[in-house]
Amino acid sequence: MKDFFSKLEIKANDSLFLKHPDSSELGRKIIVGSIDLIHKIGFDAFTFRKLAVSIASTEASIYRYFESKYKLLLYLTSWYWGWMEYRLLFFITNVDSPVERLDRAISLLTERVVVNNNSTHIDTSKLNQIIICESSKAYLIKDVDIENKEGAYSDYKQLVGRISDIIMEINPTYKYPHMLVSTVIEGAHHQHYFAAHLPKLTDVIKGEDAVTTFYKEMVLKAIGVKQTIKSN
Amino acid sequence: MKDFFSKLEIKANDSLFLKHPDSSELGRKIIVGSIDLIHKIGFDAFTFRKLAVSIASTEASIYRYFESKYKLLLYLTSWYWGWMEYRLLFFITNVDSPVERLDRAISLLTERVVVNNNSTHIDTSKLNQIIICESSKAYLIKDVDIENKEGAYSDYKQLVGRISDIIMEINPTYKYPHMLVSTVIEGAHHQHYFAAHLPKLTDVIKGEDAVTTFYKEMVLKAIGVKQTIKSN
DNA sequence: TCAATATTAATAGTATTACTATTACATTTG
DNA sequence: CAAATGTAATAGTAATACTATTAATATTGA
Repeated sequence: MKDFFSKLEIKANDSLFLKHPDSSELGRKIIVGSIDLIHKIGFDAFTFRKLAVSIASTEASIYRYFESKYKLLLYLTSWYWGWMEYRLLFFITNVDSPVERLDRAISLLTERVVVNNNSTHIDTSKLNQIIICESSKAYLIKDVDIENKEGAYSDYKQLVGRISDIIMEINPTYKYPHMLVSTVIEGAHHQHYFAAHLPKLTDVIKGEDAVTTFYKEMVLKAIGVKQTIKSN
Repeated sequence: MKDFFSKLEIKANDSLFLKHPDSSELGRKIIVGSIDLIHKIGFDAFTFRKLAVSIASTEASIYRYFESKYKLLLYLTSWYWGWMEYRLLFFITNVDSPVERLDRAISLLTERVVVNNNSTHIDTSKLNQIIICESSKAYLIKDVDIENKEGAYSDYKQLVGRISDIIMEINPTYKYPHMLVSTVIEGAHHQHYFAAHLPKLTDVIKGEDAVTTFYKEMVLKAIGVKQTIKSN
């Protein structure tokens, strides 16, 4: 597994950066530092000036790598979905049952990332928290159509497509696989956020990962899989 | 029905404004003008300066009514959810069957607002489009907890609670009514947005309001209601 | 080997934005 | 009618996103 992950090179779309952040020490510091800082103060308060101070560089140097702070966020989300797809492939490889594969996929999409993957320089647990709170700001922008045309969301779309395929394998007559998958992904983000800040909008059940349980049950019923109580 | 709506006074929480926008002509112009402008250029590009120009007033005058553009957005969303609750009450009054009440509630939450309600000065169709694209920016902020304490989201929480009650009436053993309702509301916004900008993340089916159909089916299956094909 | 070239980063800005301090005019009230 | 209050305008400030230009460093090729 160490070898598996150490070999992985997650590549984000070229249109998201001016200079590849993996090509220099400064580039890597921008990524690591921005994840730390966005996690700490939130994307709205995050500025390139603050980032420059925190990594002991300058604003202008950062602009050599990213056109704007929005492009940097797009890069981080794109990297995240690429990383998620690698994890998915790893977890469903050699699993024959499509229902079991779907179950594992939903776990991956809805559970919080807690253990950090140390084979890259990126703190995936912090990145997961950023994705939960900020990722919608990467597409709820006026330039969505332009960014989309340039492929900024292709990793996300590919992941949704891949899981939709598993659903179609289970029930080829189901009409809304993409809706169901994007509902689960975005919904899980919301529910985690609500649990932390607006608990009246969700159902926190202690001793249970309610978000994962809820979405697994919801998906299986939606596509018409008879459920048996699973012991774990 | 005209009388019903003409009597309605939707009140948003006092903490959201400095001076009540219904108390003066300028206040009403701020609301109408901001809906027009946010609808036109998006909330991120929207500024009080641009608004002032568009309603032939001044930036400072607008600051007499709202502390910031974020508070104004909070006011608009709060008003929207208050208005939604009035509509809900109207549509489910005297409907005995809780399943039918839930069905109507989901229609209200997931369908686009097309016909404009002319009894108020507010363009509810434009406001609906703003809610779809921008409403998450009203709670995905660093001051969520403070705003929440001051009651900024109480209208939203009340609506979610009310629909959860209908679900509990249908199936008192269902464990996740609030999750289900907030998943539907936020999900429907996303799906409408995806259909317009990122169609690979959804399933657009022509000749069908796929979003409403999808969520109705999903909810009924989730709470365990046997469905019969409905003709309309 | 050493000038030409390309890469990388820093300085010092500008334009725009969100927001405010102060003043002036208008309306209401005792 | 004068004090109090309500309403709005002028003219700002501080902070932000972003850029033009220059300087330092590394790489290359004859």
